[in-house]
Amino acid sequence: MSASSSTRIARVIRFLDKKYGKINWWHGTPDEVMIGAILTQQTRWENANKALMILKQRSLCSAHAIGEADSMTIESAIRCTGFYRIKAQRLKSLALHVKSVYGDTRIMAERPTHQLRESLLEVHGIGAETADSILCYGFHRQCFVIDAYTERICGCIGIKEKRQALKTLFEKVLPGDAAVYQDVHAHIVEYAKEFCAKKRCDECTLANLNG
DNA sequence: GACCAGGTCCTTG
DNA sequence: CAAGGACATGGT
Repeated sequence: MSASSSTRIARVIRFLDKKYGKINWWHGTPDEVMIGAILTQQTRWENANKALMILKQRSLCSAHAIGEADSMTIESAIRCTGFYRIKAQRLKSLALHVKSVYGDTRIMAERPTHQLRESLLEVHGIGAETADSILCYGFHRQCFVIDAYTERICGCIGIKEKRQALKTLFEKVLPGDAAVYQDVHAHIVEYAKEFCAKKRCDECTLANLNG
């Protein structure tokens, strides 16, 4: 007799919280998080972060600066993240969107979560995961991020649903606190990188968690 | 050299 | 709707 999906997820969350505790995983201004979220698509965070540093050094780490810079300049700064041409375009699209819809990034913070999410999804190159990362880590909203690792971890405990369904499940289980959303997702990624790397979960023991 | 990395978009069947 | 390919550098 196995427990419900919600119960199993709650157990994993508690287990990981005990294991890792509170961690300061991804912080930054909304501009930095938006840019970083695009740079880290299908890319290790270390490389995305390296590009983020270069952008900062060159005063290009803001939606406004990206909007002003030419594409070649952006491409050369973010080359180490891979997919640099398409990512430069995505950053440009984001900058244009911020400018034309909001005028300034600060105005975005005044919008309700759902509206902001729909708006971000209009940007060519921002999909569900990138939008949710921006909302969760950049704007501190109660918006849970489902990425490849989360999907993998859920598979380990026998929950094989689509990403939207997983997101709904987690948001039902989690309390109303954005900081908790951030920590839980961070815990999952850290655990998965350690025990479910290379698309394998050989050392993952999450399936055996009991009450 | 092979394989993978905190996705997204486009095209096919 | 599912599956496959493109995008590209860097680490193991």
